[in-house]
Amino acid sequence: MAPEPRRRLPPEQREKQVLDAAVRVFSRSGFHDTSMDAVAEEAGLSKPMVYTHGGGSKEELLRRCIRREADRLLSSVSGAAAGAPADAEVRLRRGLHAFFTSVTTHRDGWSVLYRQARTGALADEVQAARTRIVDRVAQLLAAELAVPDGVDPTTVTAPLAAALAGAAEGLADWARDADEPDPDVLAGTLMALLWPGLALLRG
Amino acid sequence: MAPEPRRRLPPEQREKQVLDAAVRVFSRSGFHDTSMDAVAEEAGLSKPMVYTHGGGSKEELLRRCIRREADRLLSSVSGAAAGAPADAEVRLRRGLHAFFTSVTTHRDGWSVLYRQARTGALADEVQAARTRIVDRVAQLLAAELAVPDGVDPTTVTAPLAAALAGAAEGLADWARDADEPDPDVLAGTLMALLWPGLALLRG
Amino acid sequence: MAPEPRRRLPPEQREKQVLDAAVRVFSRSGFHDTSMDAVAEEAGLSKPMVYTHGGGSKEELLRRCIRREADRLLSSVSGAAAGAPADAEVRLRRGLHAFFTSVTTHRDGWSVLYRQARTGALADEVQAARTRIVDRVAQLLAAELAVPDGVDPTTVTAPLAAALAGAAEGLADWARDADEPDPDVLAGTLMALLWPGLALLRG
Amino acid sequence: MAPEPRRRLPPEQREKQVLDAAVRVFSRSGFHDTSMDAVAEEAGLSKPMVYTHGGGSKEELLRRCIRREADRLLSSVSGAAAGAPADAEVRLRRGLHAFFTSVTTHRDGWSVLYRQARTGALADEVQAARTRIVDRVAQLLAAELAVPDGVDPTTVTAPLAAALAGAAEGLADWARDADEPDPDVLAGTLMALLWPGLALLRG
DNA sequence: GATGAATGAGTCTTCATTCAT
DNA sequence: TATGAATGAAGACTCATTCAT
Repeated sequence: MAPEPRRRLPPEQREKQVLDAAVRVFSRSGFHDTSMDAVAEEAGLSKPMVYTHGGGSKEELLRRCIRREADRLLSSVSGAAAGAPADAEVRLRRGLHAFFTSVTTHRDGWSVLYRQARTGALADEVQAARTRIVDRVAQLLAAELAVPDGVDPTTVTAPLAAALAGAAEGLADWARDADEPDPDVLAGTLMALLWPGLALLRG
Repeated sequence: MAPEPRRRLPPEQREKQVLDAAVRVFSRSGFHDTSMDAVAEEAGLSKPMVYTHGGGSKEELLRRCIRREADRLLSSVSGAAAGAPADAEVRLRRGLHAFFTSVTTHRDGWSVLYRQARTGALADEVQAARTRIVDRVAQLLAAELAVPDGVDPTTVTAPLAAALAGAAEGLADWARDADEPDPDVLAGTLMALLWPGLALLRG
Repeated sequence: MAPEPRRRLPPEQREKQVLDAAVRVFSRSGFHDTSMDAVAEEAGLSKPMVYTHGGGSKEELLRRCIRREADRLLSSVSGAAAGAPADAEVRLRRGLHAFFTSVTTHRDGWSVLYRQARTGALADEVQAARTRIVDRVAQLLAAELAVPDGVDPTTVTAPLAAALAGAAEGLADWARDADEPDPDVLAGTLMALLWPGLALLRG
Repeated sequence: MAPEPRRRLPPEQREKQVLDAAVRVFSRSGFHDTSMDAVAEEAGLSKPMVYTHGGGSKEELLRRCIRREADRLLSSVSGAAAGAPADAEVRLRRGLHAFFTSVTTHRDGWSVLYRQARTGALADEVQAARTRIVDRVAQLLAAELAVPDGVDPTTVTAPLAAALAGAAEGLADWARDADEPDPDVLAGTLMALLWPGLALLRG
């Protein structure tokens, strides 16, 4: 009798449908102010569907959102940095460019990663996602910086990477509220600020 | 265990008692995962006391916490930067030193300011607090940077300030999780990264 | 004990189930001394059901109770008065008879209408319900009374209707506490008291 | 040091001060929507004073208000009816006149008596107050009506008294909302409606 | 597989009431 | 005596989660 209003979809597409909706709503209202009803409505699905394809709980749903968006951002940055061989400056600039591009393009994903509370139950997941990115930056730096023999490069690069990533985040956040979505300009600004210092640190 | 269960206190002390407890609990669990019961228990008071001296609502309570911690941090940084006259490099270093000192000393205040969700009703307040700090940094930069005539210095300094503040936040966050609470080291690291670039930008 | 704890019912039945329970509890304890928990328990439902089917708030729930009971009473009286054509005395007697029948049969509904506080947020609703009934009586009177030309009949009938309705309420209230539920007797008493005066006023 | 701002008052005056304020506030907002703070503020006293001189609890405070206002109303009506000797009609008219005068003059007292919820804890007190008045009316009627020997006059007069009192209440309520505070008019209206019937019932 | 309907558990907030001064 | 300050207890309302269809 029912004209079969919504076709059955393969689970992967359903999961994407759910996660896409969840990212939109979470980025808009944050974890606690988002109700599962709102996610279901945004996805055009019923709530049990959201539970089935979203991990079974609201917390797990956000967890998956965070992981997916972190993956997206990380692979985008990594890909760019590791693209055609080039000198250090160019690679760093390319990485930043990719970062700002990604952040500007997927504003919702950015919000889910960087404007969520880093307290309580999901603090670890958010921290983990940010750490993965900072670690990746630290790796890139480690390859470039001159580190005296016998010193764990991490000791030197880790704080620098944290600062660099923070600078990028701060600038990205500023760009979101101001009206400067041009990745070229943003990457240029950050390079002008950071590269001289980094170049000196390379020895 | 408490020997004097009901002792009348001047309102200022009560408010401090309530805000101190609230900052501790909010920093631990975030806004939504914190119950007013938990705040009351942490303060060793009854819930009505928390309402009376905490602004009358949970939201207003967090608002006041944010303002107080932002004031504390801001005045600490401002005071240091504006201390004895000195050249630009020294002043920036002193400002950063004060920042890392404050952040390291008041870890809970830092969490309340920088690990809260920037979504929902209190996004404004958090953003405002952070903006006040970034703006202060921007002012300091504007006094130092060479800006071509006819150009609003803010246009140049605002993104730099955001990046600088972000770098400091990133480094502070790293310091919190790593075990490096020495403000000298942290300020030194950040200066080494940023000052060369800034010096060049001064022209 | 209940053999079918979760049975899906059509919304209309659920609403009736909720309103019936609410009328019982409100009539027993009044608005403020009634908790939504008590309504839920009386209905054999969970509290969210009461909210879903009861209008979303305690106030709206009582509002709906009042409206429903007023409708019931009003239609019962109107129907009787407007039944088969008859002279004025018979029609008034029939209206009173219907009133006392309804009031005696639905004691809870009567309490909700006539023993609620007429103060605060719901005063309007209670007054409105009573006014609808008094106005209906006034209409009946206006059709019978001789009113000098050029005089708004309401001026004459309104106070009489108020007095008449008040007399009926007072008698109904007495009948509720005494043990006289016979509508014939009650209507007869009231007719004996009022009709001679009304007949004279008809001119 | 304190200039002794409020003189110590004899307890009776304090009680009057408290009850006066309470009647005003209760009549305005009803029992449940009135806070003891509001009563204290209206009385210009501190809350413990209200408790000391108001009976020790909110419920007892309203109880006393009800009793006092009922006394006032009852003695006013009784006094008038029992004044100079006169025939039945005149005495009833005088009683009604006194009733409407009292009700018009002390609107707050009227509200406390007649617009409070007659449900829950204070139902008995309100009912008792109204019953005292109705009983007084019944007594007056019993002296006038012809009751067959061997019949308890109450059987006959009680319902009539209830109806009569109800009519008066209904008219008083109408007069409060309409703009007719003239006791002469109100008593006249009610006499025109009721006296013919009563006269017939006298046999 | 998909959903409308139902609920258990938990939170904010308010007030009548009472000490300690 | 008179009070500012403090609290215990209770109630409205919401939402993540899961059956029964």
